[in-house]
Amino acid sequence: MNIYDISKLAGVSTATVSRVINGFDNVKPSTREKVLSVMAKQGYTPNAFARGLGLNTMNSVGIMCADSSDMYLAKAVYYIEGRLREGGYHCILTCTGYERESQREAMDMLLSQHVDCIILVGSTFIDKSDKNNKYIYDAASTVPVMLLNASLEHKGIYCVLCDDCHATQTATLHLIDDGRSDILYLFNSYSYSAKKKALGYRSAFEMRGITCDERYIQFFNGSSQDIEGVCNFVSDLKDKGLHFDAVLASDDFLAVGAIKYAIRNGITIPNELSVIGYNNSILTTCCEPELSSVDNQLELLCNNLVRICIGTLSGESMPRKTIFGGELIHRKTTVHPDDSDSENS
Amino acid sequence: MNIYDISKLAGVSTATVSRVINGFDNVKPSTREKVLSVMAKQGYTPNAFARGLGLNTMNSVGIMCADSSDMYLAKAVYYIEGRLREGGYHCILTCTGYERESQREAMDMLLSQHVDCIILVGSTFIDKSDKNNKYIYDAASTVPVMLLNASLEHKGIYCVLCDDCHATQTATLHLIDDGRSDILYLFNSYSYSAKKKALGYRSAFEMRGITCDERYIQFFNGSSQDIEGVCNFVSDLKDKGLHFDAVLASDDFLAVGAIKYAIRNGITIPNELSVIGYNNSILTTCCEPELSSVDNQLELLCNNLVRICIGTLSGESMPRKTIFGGELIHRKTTVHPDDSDSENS
DNA sequence: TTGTACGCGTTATCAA
DNA sequence: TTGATAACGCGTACAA
Repeated sequence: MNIYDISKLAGVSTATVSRVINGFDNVKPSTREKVLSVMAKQGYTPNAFARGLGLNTMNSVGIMCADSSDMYLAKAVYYIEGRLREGGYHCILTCTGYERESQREAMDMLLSQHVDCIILVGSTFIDKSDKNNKYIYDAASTVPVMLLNASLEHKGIYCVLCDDCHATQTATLHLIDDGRSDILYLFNSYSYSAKKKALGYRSAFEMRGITCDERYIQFFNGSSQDIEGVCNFVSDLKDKGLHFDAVLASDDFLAVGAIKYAIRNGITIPNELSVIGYNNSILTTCCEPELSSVDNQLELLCNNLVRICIGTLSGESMPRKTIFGGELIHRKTTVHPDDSDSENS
Repeated sequence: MNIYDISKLAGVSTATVSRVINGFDNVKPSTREKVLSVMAKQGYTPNAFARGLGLNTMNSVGIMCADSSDMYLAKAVYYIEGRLREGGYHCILTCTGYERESQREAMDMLLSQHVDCIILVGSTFIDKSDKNNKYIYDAASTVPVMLLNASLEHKGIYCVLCDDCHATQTATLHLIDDGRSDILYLFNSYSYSAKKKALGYRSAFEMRGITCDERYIQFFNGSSQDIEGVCNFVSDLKDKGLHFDAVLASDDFLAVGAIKYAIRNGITIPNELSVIGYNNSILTTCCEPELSSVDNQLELLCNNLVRICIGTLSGESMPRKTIFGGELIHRKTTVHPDDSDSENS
């Protein structure tokens, strides 16, 4: 069943049917009714491919995400897809992994599908060596490219991010001002946002006139599924003579590993050890004591990213860079400034 | 840049260019080289819309998933997308939510996009009243429909699932045979697979000739993010006089809530309370003691689902129903049959 | 081995 | 207000 069939059955031309389909108002009401009733009776739907060919768009956007089973990225994808569909776009999802070559391939695939826009979820797509970002710049010359939690200054690239540096700084300052002198910083990635977090950690010490001891900045080289591994990693650091009375982590799973270490070694939280995670994920509430964590307002970021995306596709002028703040959520692994020290369970 | 431009630059016809593009072997090698070099020099890519219009396919499949931020569903989407892309298909993802109407809308959208196949991830799409499943049957008359962890017998519908009933039965039997007399069963959904799990729980009692006390089957009416809520829920049950020495849950987060309850009330695990979760998610390792859980082999399920999907699309005859078994993973919240009772930490 | 010409189902332009 | 028709870019009979 195509537009010709409908036009014949309705006794009009295909042009008129097309006008009815697309809601043009220069159609006599009685004609419109006739056409609509025929379409309804036949259960007719316009062919999306033909429409795509003519209009050179199928109202689709490509989402690139290294690993959609990562809790944080999965949430981002969920929010983005929802808002985009509300806006009349559908999403082609690609889980690219963390290797540049497969990321490139995924982008080529999306471009070959003629998506209207490409969204990069997370900062793993940005290379420290800028010439390796050419694949992104090239894409941006064809379609708008949206970056979530990453930053790249270039025509056609739009960034929406949380100020991870400042948020981490705030968290670190909280620990310092709570009297913690030895704050272990755990991280597991060298991505753009990971670097910003490390920067925030260091800057907090500067602000307080303290020299930052680099031995306290530790890279966990393992899977985000391996909490046991984190626990052992922290344990090893202790055994090697590193003393710490607080742990700040670039991801909740690292912080949970630190809590596990404390529990197993009879270290009381938060009195002897204070712990802060990042992302404010469900992991924060499945451990005891529950984990304080930095919330980087993912839903807000995603809503704005899609707003800017759709605005751009509609021809509106949109900001190239949009930055939101993060927020430290106090639970049971930190001493809240409003509480007295002894009141924490 | 289109096929006409390439044909002119290469001094051949569009038919020859098309033959080169599609790898036909009836092209003189020198001609092929010429065409390929022109295409490469121009960075030419065939227009996917035009191709789609002619061939009536763009090699895409639609994935419907109630909530891709749910850890379990997110993993499923991740595995499925990866395998499909390896097989030359790309995925249109729709996060439908749990309401039937929005699920219907999402399906209509996918069908209007002419996807080659639709994959329903999870059993929330199946209605208990079969006439409400007409939207699925209708879809299946147009394109193959794949069901993950659900079952529906109908032409064009292919199911891949874990035998949740048997897996739950095994877990329950383990608890019974470990001497647990009062096993609380927690669940939070009335979906197809949720019912199968409940069935498994009940059947275990029958197998041991014990009458199953319905008061021990409890529905948690809350979000899967609300572990605190689960903890309170379990606490309330206890306060109302329900005694239990084991908890079996239809999802890990429920089990983690039960562990939290035990920790807060000084109940020793697994001696005084044994706990088993479901899905073997990362939640199992972020609590102390670590949670025993049923692994329903999601990756295996997804791999097979995609294999059957691609086979079907290639015209091969594929099985309508494929069932795998689950496996109880012992960690620290159960007494492992191989250990002596006292050796558990 | 290669080329010609048409069909795929829309939308948009122009004329009536 | 409506209709005829050209484009969109590809694949593919069929002919050469």
